[in-house]
Order: sequence, then C-alpha cells, then structure tokens
Amino acid sequence: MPLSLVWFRNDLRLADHRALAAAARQGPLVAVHLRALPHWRRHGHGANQLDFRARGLAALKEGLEGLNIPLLHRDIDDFAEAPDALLALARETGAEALHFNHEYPLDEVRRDRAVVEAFDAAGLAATGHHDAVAFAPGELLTGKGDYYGVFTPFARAWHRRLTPERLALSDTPAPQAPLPIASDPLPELPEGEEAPIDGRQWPAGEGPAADRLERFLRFRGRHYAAQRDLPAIRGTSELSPYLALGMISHRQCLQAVLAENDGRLAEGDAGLTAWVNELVWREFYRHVAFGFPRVCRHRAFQAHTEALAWRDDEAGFAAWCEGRTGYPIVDAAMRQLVATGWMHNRLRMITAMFLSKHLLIDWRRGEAFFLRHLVDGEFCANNGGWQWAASTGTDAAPYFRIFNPTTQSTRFDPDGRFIAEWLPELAGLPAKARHAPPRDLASGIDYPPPIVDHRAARQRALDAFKALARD
DNA sequence: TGCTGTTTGAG
DNA sequence: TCAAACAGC
Repeated sequence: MPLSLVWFRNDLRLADHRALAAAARQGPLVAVHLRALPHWRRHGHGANQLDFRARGLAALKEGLEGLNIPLLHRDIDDFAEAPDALLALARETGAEALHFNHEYPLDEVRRDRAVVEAFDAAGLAATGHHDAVAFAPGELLTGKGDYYGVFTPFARAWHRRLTPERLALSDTPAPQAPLPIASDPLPELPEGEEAPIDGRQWPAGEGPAADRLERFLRFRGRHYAAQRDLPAIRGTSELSPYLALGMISHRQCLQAVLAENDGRLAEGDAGLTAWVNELVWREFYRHVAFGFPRVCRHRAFQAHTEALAWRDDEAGFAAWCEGRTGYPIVDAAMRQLVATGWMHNRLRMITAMFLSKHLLIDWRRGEAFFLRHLVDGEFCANNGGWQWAASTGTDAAPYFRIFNPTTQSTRFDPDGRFIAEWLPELAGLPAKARHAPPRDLASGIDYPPPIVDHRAARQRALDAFKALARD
C-alpha cells in the first residue's frame, strides 16, 4: 500500500480535514509540517500567533499520535525551499503522494504550484484540496465572468449555489497500523520570541475550538445580532484565531448553525444568520485575494486611491499604536489588541478608520501592526478589513463615511464599561464623560487630550480623497 | 456596518 | 421647539 504525506499548514486539526480524509482513504499516511519562521515574519505575523500556532501544532501532534500517524517537522527559511523539503521527506519515507489544503494568498498559491510541479517532475502526485472555502475561487463569478468585488451579490450567489455536499463534514481517519517512522520532536520557538500575551487566553487545538463553538451557540448565538457590536459584552464567537489556523473548519461552524436553526443558514434566527454572514465574509476576502492578487502585493484594490497623499506622522502613528490618541474608544481598543492579541470587530473598524481617516496615515501601516499583534491574523480578512476602512478596497466604505469615534463610543459602549476596563485612569469619571473626557474633569488624570480635532481631521480626509482623480 | 448641517412640519 | 427627513460629503 503506497504511503501518502499530508502537509499541515493553516489547518491544524484532524476533524473535517479534506486533505487528511482524502489521504486516509488511499492508505497509510505520514503528517508533515514545515515551519517557515523567517518567511512568516516577513509576511508580518507576530509572536502571539507564532506561539499559538506552536501550541496548536503540539495539540495536533498529540491527536495524530492517537491515530498512529507520525508527524515529521522541518524548518525552512523561505517558501521557495518547500518543494525540496517535501520531496526529501517523500524520499525518506517512501511516500508516493502528497495531499494539502489550498491557501489563497499569492505567495502561498505560488509555493503550492511549485510543490505540485516538483512532485510532477519527480513522478509523484501532489494534490491540493479546497477545504477552507465552500466554493473554490473562480467557482463564483459575476454574470460578466469577473470575480465579485462587492460582498452582497457574492453572498447571494454563495447561498443560492450552496449544496449540502459542500458543507459535508469529512471523516476523521480511524487509527492506522503503526508505521516504522518516528515523529520528530517539535522545536521550541527561538529565544526572545515568546509571545507578549498570556497564552492561557487562547488555549490551542481543536478541542478548545469545539468547546468555544458549543458555548457560543448555546449561550450567545441567538443574541449575536443584537450584541456583537458591544465590546463590553462577550457577544462574539471569539473563534477567529481557531478559524485562522484551522483548528476548526467553517463547515463545522455552519453544520452547528444548521442543527440550531432548522437546517437553514440564510433565514431563521437573526443572530445565527448574522454570524453565518461573518463566515461568508471570510470566504469573500479569500476569493478577492485570489481573484485580485494585486491586493497581495501591497496594492490598493481601487487603483486610483494609490495616489492618495498619506501623511508621514510618526508621532501620530506611535500614539495610535500605544493607545494614547486622546479618543478613549480608540485607545481602549488598541490596548485590548496589544494585551490580548485580539480586538473586537466593531473596534477594528473604529481604530482602522481613525488611523486611515483622522490621522490620514497609510492603511498598510495599520494592517501590518494588526497582523503583528493579532492571534487571528490572516492576510485575506485583515487586508480586506483595512481596505474597507480606508475606502481603498472591495465594497469599501465610501470615503465620506467617516466614523465619529465619540458617536461610535456612545452608541456601542453606552455605559463606558469597555473604556473603563482598558483605561482604568478614566474609570473614575461618570460613564457619560468617558467617551470624550472634558478637560476640567480630566485635569488631574494622566490621559492625553485628543491628538486631532474630529471635525478638522474629517475635513482633511474628505479633501484628500476629493483630490484623487477618478478614472 | 455614517456624519453633519440644513430644512421641514407638527405641536 | 425639536425631531424627523434630507442632501451632500
């Protein structure tokens, strides 16, 4: 019986894993993992996620051992080394096939194509599987045959064309007969690269992921539509890190919704359908990255916005990063990001809008800062969200739709609880005063005045966008 | 997945 | 007097 390799990347689970299930159907298998720390760093991923990934890989290894599947591990410096590393592993183990799940950003696509070509040339078979999406990029196109650039019609097509097979769960393999191949020990992260956050906030692996999904659906799913915008409440699923590294699949999430919602995704409970929409957004941005690869090369989706006169403002950027802009909702959010490796989605919109519009600083700097800190950082969703906020992207906020951070704060943190949690220096103020501390109340408090005037900053952003020549 | 300044019309 | 409606950004 020929042996197969299964290459694990951002799909660190055993359950509902397309490539793993396909390989297991064909016979015995060996799991492989390539750690490309320098390449991942060049892509901007930070220590929080590298630590979470390492813990997730350890959990995966434990699960694989229970199935008698050895896990082989290699370090590479660059994706370009992947074909040789995998071919060497195939030779060492005698494997004749390789299975992996597709990823959609440009560098990953190129890496995987090179692997497939190298295996072809060596007379071996490397097969990619579409696992992280219900539809492969290219399967959903507009009437004109283009990739969708607007979410709503994409989502409509996604729902219309969805069939049960696309969401069918793949079987977890049964334990195989032990192989005469020993697992590699997993290397520690290099010295000085420890995650700045406390990893216990994000227990890694598919067990914790499944627990979170169950708790979310049992207690919060039906309130999601009403509560997801309130950062003081744990109203969201908090599954993003697990989805980003594939410790849970979107199919597992959607199957759980189907079970809770009479077999429906687009109708029924408003909370559950709103959450489904968020999962479809992730898929949309993967299709965008694949269909418009310029966004993977630091380019704006909307070409005419490349000419925008972003400001050089190191002091402003530092104030934003460190949570001392003088806008409490912005500062509280940035402190949450740095302390926990995660930020509530409503706050991602507010902080991204503040950097790109009020400070008029290039959205790419914010995108990079987010990716460096986020445990859930993945290129497609992060880039898509930033380009949305900066009005440079697909289906972007029109440039004149500039959030007023104080209004957003009043609306979504009405009693100032989130602000008080992350800016304890403001907790002594009356709740209503926390959104924009009056100078007389704030005089004895170590909290800065606003670094920009909302009204003036808004006008500056409007002027900068209006100055762009549209094609 | 908005904001703001202005107008309008009910009371 | 003021909330709702509206237009323009």
